[in-house]
Amino acid sequence: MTGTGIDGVARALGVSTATVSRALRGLPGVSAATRDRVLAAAEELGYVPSSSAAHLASGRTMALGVLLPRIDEWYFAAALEGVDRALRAAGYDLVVFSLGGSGRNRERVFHRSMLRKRIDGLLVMCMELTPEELAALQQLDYPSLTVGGYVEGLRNVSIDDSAAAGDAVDHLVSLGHRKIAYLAGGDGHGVHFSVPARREAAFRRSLARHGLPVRPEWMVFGDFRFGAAKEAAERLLGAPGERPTAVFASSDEMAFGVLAAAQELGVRVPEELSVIGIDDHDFAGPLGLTTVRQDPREQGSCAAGLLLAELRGHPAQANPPWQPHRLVVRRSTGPPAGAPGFDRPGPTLHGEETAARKLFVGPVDFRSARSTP
Amino acid sequence: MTGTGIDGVARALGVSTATVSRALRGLPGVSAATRDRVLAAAEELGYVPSSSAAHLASGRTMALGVLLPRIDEWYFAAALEGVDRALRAAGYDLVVFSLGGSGRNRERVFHRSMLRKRIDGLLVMCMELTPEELAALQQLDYPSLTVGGYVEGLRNVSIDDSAAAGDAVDHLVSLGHRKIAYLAGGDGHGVHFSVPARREAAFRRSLARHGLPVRPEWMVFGDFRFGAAKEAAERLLGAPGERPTAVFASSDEMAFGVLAAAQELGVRVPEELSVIGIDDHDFAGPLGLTTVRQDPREQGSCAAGLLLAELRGHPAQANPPWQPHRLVVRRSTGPPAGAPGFDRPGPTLHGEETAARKLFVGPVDFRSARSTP
DNA sequence: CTGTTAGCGCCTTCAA
DNA sequence: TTGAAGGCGCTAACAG
Repeated sequence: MTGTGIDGVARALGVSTATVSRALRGLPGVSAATRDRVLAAAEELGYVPSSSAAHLASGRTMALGVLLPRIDEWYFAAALEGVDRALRAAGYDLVVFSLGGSGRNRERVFHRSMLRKRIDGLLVMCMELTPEELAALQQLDYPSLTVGGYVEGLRNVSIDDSAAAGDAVDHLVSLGHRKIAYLAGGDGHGVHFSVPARREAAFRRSLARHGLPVRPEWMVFGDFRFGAAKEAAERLLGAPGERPTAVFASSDEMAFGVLAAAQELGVRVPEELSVIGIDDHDFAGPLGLTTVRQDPREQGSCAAGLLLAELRGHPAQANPPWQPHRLVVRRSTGPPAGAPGFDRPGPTLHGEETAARKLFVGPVDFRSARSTP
Repeated sequence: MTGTGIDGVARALGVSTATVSRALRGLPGVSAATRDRVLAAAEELGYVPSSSAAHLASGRTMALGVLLPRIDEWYFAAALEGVDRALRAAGYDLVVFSLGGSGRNRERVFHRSMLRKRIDGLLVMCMELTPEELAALQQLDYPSLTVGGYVEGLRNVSIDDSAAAGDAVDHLVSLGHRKIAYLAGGDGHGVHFSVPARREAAFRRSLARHGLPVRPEWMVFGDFRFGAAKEAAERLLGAPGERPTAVFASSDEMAFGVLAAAQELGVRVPEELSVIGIDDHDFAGPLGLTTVRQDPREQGSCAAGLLLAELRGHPAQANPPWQPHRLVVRRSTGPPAGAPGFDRPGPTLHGEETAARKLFVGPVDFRSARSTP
């Protein structure tokens, strides 16, 4: 019942602490009978091993760390959950180092917390590191990996952001769009992401590939957030002069902002404006948003799995292949006004025509959404 | 540069490890000169103290744990960020124990991870505990606290859910509504929340207080999720027979689902249907959703602060007072069709009348939203 | 199969 | 103001 040390258990049974330790960890070299007695006694006495003592003696903390810009954002929270899933399964604990959405704590986190040898490995999430930080990290020399970002010198688990952005543009172009605006995400709080830059570059390349010009007035900034995106989209769509027929938002949350802005301004989706995002956020299916799907949970889980494998002594893999992404076509995209049915397969919508006028476009069972390879 | 122990630093300076330890932790009894030399040498040698060794010797881990149903949900992620903010400021680390949204890992988390003496205190977030779990927790006897939930025997940091739900109902009733539906959140994954029950009970009490009947067919379930809420609302609003004039969703995310469903069905908000939520989710302002605001970040931060204070030896406070909540009136609520302007102060909407027809009701600067005490 | 013996790296009395 | 020494609880060699 009361808290004991390993020696308490040993003494209660008249065996040595080594035997107790072995039995409890399932190591060979203990008779079945002894093992059972030990297990029973440990349970009985409410024995709880101390991770610190174990660490000191064995060199393993049985914990992994995750360094991220902040916790409360869709991608981060989901990826973190994915990491934890893998850790749970392996009996590891999760230590979280968040910068809290600002660059101010950055040095403290790096110099104080992370370096305190509490973890066996580190996952760096969606951040760029300064050379000093990278050096500090490598000096600690626990195995490390990037999730959803790119750090020179670290292996990386993420989707191919360039390809994903390219797929989105291709989809719009294949529908007949030639006037495409871009809603950029970014770094509102002094943390450096590498993702937004990749996606924007890919957008520019894709337009060029299709022989389309990049119009500076159609490159707007939404900071990966709903509110900011909505405001940016209102300015974009409300501006005098020509209006784009499609908006590519580099995250679903921002795409929702575009949908809201379009609604606000009476711009019909998808007739007058097609909208596409990236992520496949929980709201995307019910809202009928066309998007490029990625699975942050899976990515986190995968990254943690790789790290765990190395900790178990498996040789470090080379940079793992890209995580999968795929276009999920729903109802927020369609041919532009001038090109009815252009390149759009399948039957015309009948009763759903009305629904298609709406912002939240049509009742869609997103599990049945089609994907395009 | 290379990793050293405390004795490395001591030897390099020709002092004892005790002196180094004291200097590094800013304890009294070290001359300023010595302290400076120690700090410089430690920096120079890249000395990093081992949290495990420190724990073993001092009994303090300098880490706090958070136990929660899952990470990737609005409230949890935000509260976690709040906890981490407080911990960062105090130099503590954060260990996260997530159940991953299912009850299956529950025992493992309780018996394996949490009990490994990695933390100095525990925050239990939005969960009910079984008697055995509570016993296990109390046996470990680190100080613990509940955030956003209620556990018999633990102190609790949260809003007064009953009052919050009551305020929402009062708001609707004061606008003239008498046909009010309730969209319940709940427990879709085997984790027990206590919050949904409190809110629903308060809803029922509030209706009774106003002399209004509770209509079973207007009590629907949305599981705290957008998709589920939207579907439930579609059934509710699309059903033959009388329709409610207002829906109280027990979370903003579900309220968004109601807005989407109303949109889908051509039900105008707020003319034909008022919608109110709880939370003040990031999307609520831009969407014009009336809601009862709470601040999970602040709650997490506050809870962590209380725990830290106790760890510093301050006497344990009694159960802390409720965290604040407040009604934030935006555009998704208005008088019901039959009661134009009833009890609604302020000028009639002019040019915004059109906008008010929309799902996303009107351009609202949510920073200027009024609150009602 | 089991026990004995050293530490792991630090903190904390106690003595100087 | 500083140093010496013991021990936190466990694991990992090495004996038996």
